[in-house]
Amino acid sequence: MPAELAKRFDPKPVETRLYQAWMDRGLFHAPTDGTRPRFSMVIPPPNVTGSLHLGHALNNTLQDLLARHKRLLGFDVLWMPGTDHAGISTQVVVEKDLAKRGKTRHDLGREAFVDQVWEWKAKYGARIVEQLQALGASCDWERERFTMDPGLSRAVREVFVRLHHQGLIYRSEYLVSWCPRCTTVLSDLESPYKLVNGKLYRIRYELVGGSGAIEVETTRPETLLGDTAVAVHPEDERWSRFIGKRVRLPLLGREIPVVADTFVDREFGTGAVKVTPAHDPNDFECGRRLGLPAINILHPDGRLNENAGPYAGLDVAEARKQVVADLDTQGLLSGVRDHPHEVPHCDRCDTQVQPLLSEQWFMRMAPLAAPALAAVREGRVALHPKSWENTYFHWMENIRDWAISRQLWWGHRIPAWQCAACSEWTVSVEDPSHCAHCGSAEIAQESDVLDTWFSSALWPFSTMGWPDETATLRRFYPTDVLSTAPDILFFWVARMIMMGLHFTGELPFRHVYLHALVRDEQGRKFSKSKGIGIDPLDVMAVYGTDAMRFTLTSLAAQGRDIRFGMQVMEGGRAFVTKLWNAARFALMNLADYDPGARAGEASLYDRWIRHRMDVAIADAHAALDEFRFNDAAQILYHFVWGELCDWYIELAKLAFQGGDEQRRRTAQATLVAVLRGALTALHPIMPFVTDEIAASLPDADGRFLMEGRYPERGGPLDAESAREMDTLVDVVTRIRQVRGELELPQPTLVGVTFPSAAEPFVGRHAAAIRALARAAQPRCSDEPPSPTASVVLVQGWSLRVELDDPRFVADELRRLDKELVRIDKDLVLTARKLDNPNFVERARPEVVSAEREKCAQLESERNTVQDRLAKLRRAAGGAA
RNA sequence: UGGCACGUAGCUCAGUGGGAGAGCACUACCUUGACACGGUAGGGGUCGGCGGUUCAAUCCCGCCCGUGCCAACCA
Repeated sequence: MPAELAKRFDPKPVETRLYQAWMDRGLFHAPTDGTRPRFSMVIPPPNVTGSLHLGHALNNTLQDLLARHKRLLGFDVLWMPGTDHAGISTQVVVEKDLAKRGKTRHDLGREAFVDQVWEWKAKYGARIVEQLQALGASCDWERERFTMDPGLSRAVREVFVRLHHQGLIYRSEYLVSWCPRCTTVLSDLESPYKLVNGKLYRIRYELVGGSGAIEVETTRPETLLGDTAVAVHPEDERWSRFIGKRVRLPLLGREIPVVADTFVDREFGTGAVKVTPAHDPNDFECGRRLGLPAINILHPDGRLNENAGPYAGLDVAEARKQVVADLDTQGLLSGVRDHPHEVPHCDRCDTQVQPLLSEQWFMRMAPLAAPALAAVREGRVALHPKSWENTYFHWMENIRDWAISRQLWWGHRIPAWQCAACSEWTVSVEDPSHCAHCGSAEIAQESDVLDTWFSSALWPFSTMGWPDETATLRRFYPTDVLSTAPDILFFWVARMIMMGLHFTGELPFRHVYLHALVRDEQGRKFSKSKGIGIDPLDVMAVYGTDAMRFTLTSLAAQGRDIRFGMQVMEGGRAFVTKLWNAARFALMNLADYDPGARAGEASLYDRWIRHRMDVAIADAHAALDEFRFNDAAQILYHFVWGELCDWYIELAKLAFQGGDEQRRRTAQATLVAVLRGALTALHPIMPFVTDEIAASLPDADGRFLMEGRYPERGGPLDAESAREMDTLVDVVTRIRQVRGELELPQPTLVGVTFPSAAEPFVGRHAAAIRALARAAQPRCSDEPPSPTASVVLVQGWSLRVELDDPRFVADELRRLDKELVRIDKDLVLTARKLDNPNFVERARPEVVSAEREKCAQLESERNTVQDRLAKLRRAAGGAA
C-alpha cells in the first residue's frame, strides 16, 4: 500500500533511521564465501585526531557512490574502513592537553604517556567514524581497522624485519630535517617550503697571516659557529689565490681551510660560501666529498649546544641576533640586505625546520621504486586523471631514501635492539632476549618509532590480515579502486604500490582516482590553521546529506578544483525536493495501483520514457566506468528533471485525468517502474531520499534499494516512435515560443491549426498539445492562414497559432522580422562555405551535403517567412 | 627555475576540428491539484592575448599574459 509522503522532505530523521536500518540488515558487510563477482576498496584512513572536512566529504561520497553502484550491479563489495594513528599530530594533541595541566610527556614517562594517548583515542577516536556514517558511508564497519591494532602492528614488524634482512632498511648518520618543536626528524615530504622574508648577511673571514679576507653571504649567520671550511669555485680567478690557505672563523677564532668545490655558484653573492656540513644539505655533501669535519651546534630542542661556545643555550633566533650584533661590533659584518627565500617548515606545527646531523633509520627506495614505476608505465595501475602520471614518474625516477624513524613515543616502536656489549643491532619480529651477534643479554630496544606512513603503506593488505593468508585477503585483495587526494600521491599511494608489489607480489589496486581539491569561494585552500573552511556537518544540517553529496558529485570534474560556497548547495537541495515532489505526484495517482494487474499496451509516452531511462542509466554507467562522476550526476539530473518531470509526468496527467481506464493502468505501471528505476540509479549518489521514497512506492517489498539491481533494459524505441515524440516536443515548444515572444497572457488558450497532412498525428496527440501548450482543440486545415495568425515551421509543417486579435499583428511582424534576420545570418554563413571551392572539394562529403541540405532548408524557411511577412504587411496596410 | 593543469555567459562550471552549453543569478508572464527549493519564455559570451597548421580553430601546434598544483631551490 502506498504511504503518504510528507509535503516536504525532512532529511535529518530519515538519515539517522535509514543508516541504522542498513546497518542492522548487514548490508555493508562483505562475505568472504560469496560466489558473485567482487569489488573492493580501502578507505584512505583518516587521522584519528581529525574531523571530517570537505575533502573527506567529497572523497568518501565518491567512494560510497562506487560501492553502492557496484552492489547494484550484483557485486560483493568490500569497502574497508579505518583510521591511522597519526604519530606527530596525535602526540601533539595529547601533549597540549597535558600542558594545560602544566605537565610534559617526560613527567609521565613513555609508558604512562602512551597509555594516555590510548585513552584519548578511546574517547575521541570515534568522532571521525561517526561523521563518516553521517555522510552515509557504506563501509564494512565490522572490519574496521586501526593502524596500531595488534594485527596491523604485526604486519609492520614483519615488513620492517624483512626489509632489514634484505638490506633495504639501514641505519646511518645523515643530515635530516629536524623539527625542534616536535623534537623529531621529518621526511622531505613533511617539510614543505614556505616563503620567508629573510636577510642576506655579508661576513668577512680574515685570512690567517693577515693578507686580506674572504667575504661570504649567508641567510643563517649563526651557523658560522659550525663552519669547517669556506668554499670557492675551483675556476674562479677572483679567489684562486686563496685556495689551500686558511681563514679565521669570526667570533670563535677557529682556523678553517679555503677549499675548492664545483657546487659553488660563482654568480651568487661573492662567489664564496661558508661550509657547515652539520647544518646544510649542500654543505653536508661537500663535506663528505672533501672529508671535512662536521660540527653539530644544535641541541634537539633547537637551542645551541656547547660547540657554540659563548652562544650555547640560546635558541636559533636569539643566537642569530647576538651573532649579528657581535660581528657588527667587530667590524666583520660588511652588509645586510633583504632576501626573501623559501625555507622548509614543519607540516604539523609550522616551525622552521633545522637541518641536523643525526643517526636515523632509512629505507632504500630505488630498488622498490623500479617495479612500481613500471606498473604505472605499463598501465597495470591507472591514475585518473591521467595527467598525474607524469608527476608520478618524475618523483619515482628521482626518488630518495626515506627517513623512517621518528623521535616520538606514539607509534610503532622500531623492532631493533642494540647490544650494550658489542653495539650491534638485533632486528626481530619477536622481542629477543639476547644479542644475535654476541649473545649478551644487555640489549635495549631502539626508542624511536616508525613514520606513520610506514604503516599506511601496508594498509591495503595489512587490513586484510596479512601476513596470514586470510579468507578476506584471498577474496578481496588486490583491491580495485583507490580514491584519494592528490597531495598524498607520494606520501601514500606510491608507497602502497611499492610495498604491495614487494610483499604480496601484486599491485594493491588497479585504478587510482585522485579527486579534486575543495577550495572556498575565493579559491583559497581550506586550512585548519588559518581557520578557513566550511564544516560539512554544517552543510548537511542545513541542506541535507543527499543534497551535499549530489552537489559535490556534480562538481567532481577531473582535473579541476572545486570552489565551494554554501550557495552552490541550493541546486542540490532543489533537485532532492524535485525528486520528492515527483514521487508525491506519483503516489497521489497510485492509490489504487495493483502491481499484479496485467498492464495493457503501453502508450508512446510510456515507451518513450522507459527508453529515455534506459539511455540515461547506460550513459551514467559509462561515465562512472571512467570516473566521470560529474557527468553521471548531470545525466541523471537531466533525465529526472528535464524528461521525467518536464515531459512524462505532464503527459501522464492526461492518462490520470482522462476516462480511459486502460491508459490509466499502463501509465501507473510505467510511472512506478520509471520512478523506481530513477531512484535506483540515483541511490549511489543520494542514498537517503531515494530509499525513503522507494519504501513508499506501491511495489515496495520491504527490501532496501541496495538489495536490488539496476532496472533491466527494455527494447530500443523504434525510430518512428522516437520521431513522433520529437515532433510532439517540437510542436509544443514552438507554440510556447510564440506565446512567449508575443507575450500572450498566460491563461489565454490559443487556437492551433495544422496542415491536413498532420491529421493522424493531431488525432493521436490533441490532448497533449492542448495541455502542454495551453492550446484550444487543434484543427487541421489547408486554408490560407488568417491575417491574425502566427505561422511557425515545425518538422516540415506550417503550423498556425491563431491569435484572433488584430492587436497582435504588429507583434507578429516584429517576430517574423527577427526570424528573418536569424535565417539570413545563417544563410550567409552557409553560402560562404558552399561558395568556397576548397570547402566543397576538401571537406568530408557528408559535411558538404549536410551543408547543402541546411542551405536548402534555410531558403525554404526564408521563403515562407518572407511570404508571410508580405501578406501580413499587405493586410495591415489594407486595414490602415 | 622546471613540469603539469586551468583561463568558455555576471557567478560556478560542462563541452567539441564543421552554426557556443548547463545550473544559479537576471528579465517578463504564471499562486493551473506534485513541486515558487516551482512552471513557461527571454536577454546575455571577439570560448585569456598574438601568431601558425587547416577548406574550416573555442578545440590542434608555438609564443605571451594570468591563476593554481607538483617538483626543485643559490648559500
